[in-house]
Amino acid sequence: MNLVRIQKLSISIPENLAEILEEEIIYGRLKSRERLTEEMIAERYGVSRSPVREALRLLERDGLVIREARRGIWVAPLSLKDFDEVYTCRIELEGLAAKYAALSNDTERKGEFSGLQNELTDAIKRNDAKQFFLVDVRGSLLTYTLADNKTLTRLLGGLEKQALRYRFHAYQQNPNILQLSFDDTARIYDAIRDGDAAKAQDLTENLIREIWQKMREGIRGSFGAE
Amino acid sequence: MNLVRIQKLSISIPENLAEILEEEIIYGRLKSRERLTEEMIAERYGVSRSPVREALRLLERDGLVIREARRGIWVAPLSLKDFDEVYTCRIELEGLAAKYAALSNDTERKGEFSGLQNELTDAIKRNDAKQFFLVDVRGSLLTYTLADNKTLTRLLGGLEKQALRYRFHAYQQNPNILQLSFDDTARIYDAIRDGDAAKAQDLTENLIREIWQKMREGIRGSFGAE
DNA sequence: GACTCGTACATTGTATACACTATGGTGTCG
DNA sequence: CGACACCATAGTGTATACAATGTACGAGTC
Repeated sequence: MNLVRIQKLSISIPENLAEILEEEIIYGRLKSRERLTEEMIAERYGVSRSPVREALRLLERDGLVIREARRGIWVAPLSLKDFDEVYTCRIELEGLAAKYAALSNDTERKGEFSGLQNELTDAIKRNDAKQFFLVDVRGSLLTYTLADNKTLTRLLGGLEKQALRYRFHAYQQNPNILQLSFDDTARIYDAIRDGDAAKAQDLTENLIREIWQKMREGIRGSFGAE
Repeated sequence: MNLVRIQKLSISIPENLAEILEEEIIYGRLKSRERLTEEMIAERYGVSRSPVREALRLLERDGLVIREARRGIWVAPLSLKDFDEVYTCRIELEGLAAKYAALSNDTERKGEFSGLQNELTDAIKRNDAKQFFLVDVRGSLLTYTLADNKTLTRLLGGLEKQALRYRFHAYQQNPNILQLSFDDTARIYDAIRDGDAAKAQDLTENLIREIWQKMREGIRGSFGAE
């Protein structure tokens, strides 16, 4: 977890550092409201403050950290209200993505959903939550690619990560969420592959709304007061 | 347009610099696809490259500039496809904002729409496009405030600016667009004030869709091939 | 004459040093 | 004992210097 690793992943340190920190935040190793200092991060990953600052700007863009001018930076707090906000927006945008993905003619790439479904099944069997989420994210990326809408992809990118934090938390409380999410995801993939845009959109919106409600009580219990 | 002006506006140079550059891009003083070099901007505004880099990250977040690692930065190109993308997303998100704004109980702030409508009327009379857009943006901000959804506001913030570029361009081609936009805007404000959420949402979505189609031919003529 | 290789330059990427601001503790005075 | 002022310190904000990289141009070769 040092400079060498970062540089090997790709050319740009800020982007890679941001990815690493994203993971730390999503999977709870960096906790909600935890204070982050630039120097601490810089030292920890063996880089200077310059790329760290840029990485933090990227995290700020995606709502994963909160910055107060000249005061500091904190991991963005999780709250019931924020959860509702994220899911309110996600419903519409994921619906759009599914709709336009279904309209795509790229049957070859649509075929990739089959492999993803198998991987999801596998992850479920092994009860490997992180692997499940990773494959699920790849499914989302495939959907966005098919939708062929950079703007939509950009917006959803800034929602997915925050949503994943809640999903991972909910999973830790109640692993059954994974199973529910799995069934839904499989059905959405099918709809997109079938090319029925209206159905894909409707299904996606309803299924995300359903998960939202199912997760909500657990989230309220954990973060309702915050 | 130097350091002093920037510092007086507020404490943070990157944010202010980003705002200034945003305006330059929206109103076409910095043209589509124009190359931007950090040093040029730094020199022009009398600051060093550090805050310039951060400002450019902010612009990148909102889709106003495109960055290619180690190659450089360009003003994001306008194109028919991008225009469609922005408006596809805007319809849904602005609809959501209108819906939740209508649901707000803050009658006092809702009253502010009246003043804005007067200012819009005034701007139309004087044929002052820039003033119109500025007031219109304030109306959007008021809507977002009422909607009380930080996530939605964050997403819409990254759409509005790009949308404004197209709107300003369309206005320059055909000033009547302003009149159309005015009628629509006034009706939306009324709906929000009335508190009819479903109507506000529906109206907003349909009216934005209508403007979208009305603008589309002009945009195609200008950027269709790009 | 066209194509490839190499070198110089322009520009981004990163590190480091310095400046400024916010915060917490301590001391003094009312 | 409490409140206010002052100072020390930590951490962000900005400037500058240096490193790395991509591009353009020209020389050399086939």
